[in-house]
Amino acid sequence: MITLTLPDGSTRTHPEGVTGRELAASLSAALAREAVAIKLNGRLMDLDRPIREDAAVAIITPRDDDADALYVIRHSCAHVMAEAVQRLYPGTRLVYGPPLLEDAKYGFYYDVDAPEAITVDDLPRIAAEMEKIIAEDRPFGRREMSREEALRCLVGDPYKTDNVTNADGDVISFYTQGVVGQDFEDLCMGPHVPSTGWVRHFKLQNVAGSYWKGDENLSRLQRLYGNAFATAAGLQAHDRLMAELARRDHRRIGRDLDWFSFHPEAPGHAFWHPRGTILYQVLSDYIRAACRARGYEEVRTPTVLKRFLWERSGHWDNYKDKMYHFERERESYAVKPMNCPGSVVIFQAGHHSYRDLPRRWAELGFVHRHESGGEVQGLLRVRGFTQDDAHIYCAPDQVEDEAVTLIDFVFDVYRTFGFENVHVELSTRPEKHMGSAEHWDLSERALLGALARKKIDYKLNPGEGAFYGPKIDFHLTDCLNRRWQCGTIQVDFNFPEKFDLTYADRDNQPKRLVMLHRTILGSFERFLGILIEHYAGALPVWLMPVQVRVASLTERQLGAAAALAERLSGAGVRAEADLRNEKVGLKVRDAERDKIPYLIVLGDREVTSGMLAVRGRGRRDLGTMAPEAFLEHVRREIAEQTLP
RNA sequence: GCUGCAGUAGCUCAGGGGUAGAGCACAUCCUUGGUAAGGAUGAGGUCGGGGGUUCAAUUCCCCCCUGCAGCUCCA
Repeated sequence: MITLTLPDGSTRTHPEGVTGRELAASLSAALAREAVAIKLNGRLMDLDRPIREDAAVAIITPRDDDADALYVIRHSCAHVMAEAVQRLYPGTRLVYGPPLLEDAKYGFYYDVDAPEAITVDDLPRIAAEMEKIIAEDRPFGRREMSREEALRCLVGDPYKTDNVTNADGDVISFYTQGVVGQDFEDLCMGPHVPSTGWVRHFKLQNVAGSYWKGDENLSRLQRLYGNAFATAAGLQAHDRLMAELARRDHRRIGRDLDWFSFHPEAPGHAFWHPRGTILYQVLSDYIRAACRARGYEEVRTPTVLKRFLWERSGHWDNYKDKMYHFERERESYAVKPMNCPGSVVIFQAGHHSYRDLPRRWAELGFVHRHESGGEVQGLLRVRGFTQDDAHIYCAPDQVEDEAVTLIDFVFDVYRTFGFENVHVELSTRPEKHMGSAEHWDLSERALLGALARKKIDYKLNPGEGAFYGPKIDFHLTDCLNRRWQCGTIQVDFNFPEKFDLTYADRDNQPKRLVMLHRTILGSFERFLGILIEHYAGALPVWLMPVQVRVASLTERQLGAAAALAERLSGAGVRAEADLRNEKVGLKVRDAERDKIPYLIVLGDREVTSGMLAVRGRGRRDLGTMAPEAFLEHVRREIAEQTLP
């Protein structure tokens, strides 16, 4: 007899060899009906596999909030899709088909080597074939053999042979959908749902290219993406999420609201339209003021600098293929991909006393990086962008305090924009690093100390630091729970060494200083892209390019509407007038489309009474108010950076 | 950079070997209106660029550019 411990802590005694299915049946008929797999001591297993020893057991049922259930269902769905593909495209070799749990969009994929091209137009056919397989409701069966046997079975299949060679353990398993030797079978460690009928709520989503083992020198494969859920509601929720992603796409919003555009004349660069430029401007005003309030000075360094600087900084060796560079009158130049070398040139040009440290030099520098073609994506990955960069020159014993201050700064900024949920990662000394162990210890201790003092939970990435020093990265979480890396604090003693940066200490001896590189927003472009998606274009009032629109009701109010817009503009509110010869319904609709925070409709009534009829973004009728009261309200929202 | 797919009016898209169409947007006129689309008329396109096949190419083929989805990268 063996003792099985259930998730609620209770125990059951069963004969050795009892299966998950039998265990479920002993608990309740409903559970037996519902069960798709079990988790045995933390490992997912098929329902039919015998349990041979005392263990903690959980019965997995189809629930969309259970990652284990989704894992099994999606994995099984990938197998069903594989069978459908092989039926429709005979000769297709299967390569690798894992479930995905982290991805917002896709739930699984299967890389296949098919004799012909499969396009998205073929997905409905494949899905229809899958429906047949699901209707046949054939059982998933597990077959185990030794590695040698498995290799014999897979002769002629380079992909699966490779998978077997790399597989852990000595037992290799195959899963059949139906009868062994007759129906579809795939090498797989499992587990799977009891039968193909358990895969119901799925969707095939996309086809894309991929490579065997991600290596472009190896075979080109086709990757078929799909998703599957435990319930119809789960699938529906996913459809809604997909629609939401499309609705929030910053590229579409940027075009619709006339904020920015992209053109072949400068691929990978945003062209900021007048309204979008206001966003850029407001953001720089904000970050400048925030830096000034925290003891920063601002510097500006050249865009084009001579090559020898980049050679000295190490960028020429490590970053050359992403740099724009050229010759001019037999001199070599490069366009800056980073601001640090320029900052260092300024620092080097003077003598520095310990009394002056730390020096915090911010630079809103525009940098160019030639990201390769396939990597460029809207504002989120561009080739030219403004960094809210800063370099802090400090004594080694000041690093921790500076890091503490910076952490506060970062959280403050994110909170201002409505991002409360920030994920922090600390990356430490990589295998290939430079600088002394002493330096590394000091820097890592400083960052760790700062995180501890701020009581911040973080993820540790051992060995993931930059070669010149450890770093803290800040990822903010948007309304769809997506994480975006924005801020970073990097300790650097490489630059101070290379450029011989020193300060005169109390004893009048030159001492080596430490440099911190930091960004908070990261890049203006990227940060604005994230903001736009987070708010679906309906940004907080203080950021909106147009904050108030005044709509005339009839021709009689043309003058009054224009005058009101003027008055608001004069009072520091970004306002415009909608004087078109159109009905209010249309003007309201357009104001909503343009995400205008406040729409004021001026009719005879308002002109006569001197009051304003105010409508807030999103069906909010704010009633009538006096112009002074409205102005006061909007100006307070702007000043206080109120969130919607 | 690699793979696949795409590029037709400002936007979203239809079409198809015989030099082009819709809706929205835009302009003008009618309407003078009360909180998510009033009506009419009109203007707008070397069908991404270059080459090839053809009597004829926007349509078929090749190359390039750009975009999208992935892969890979992400000091």
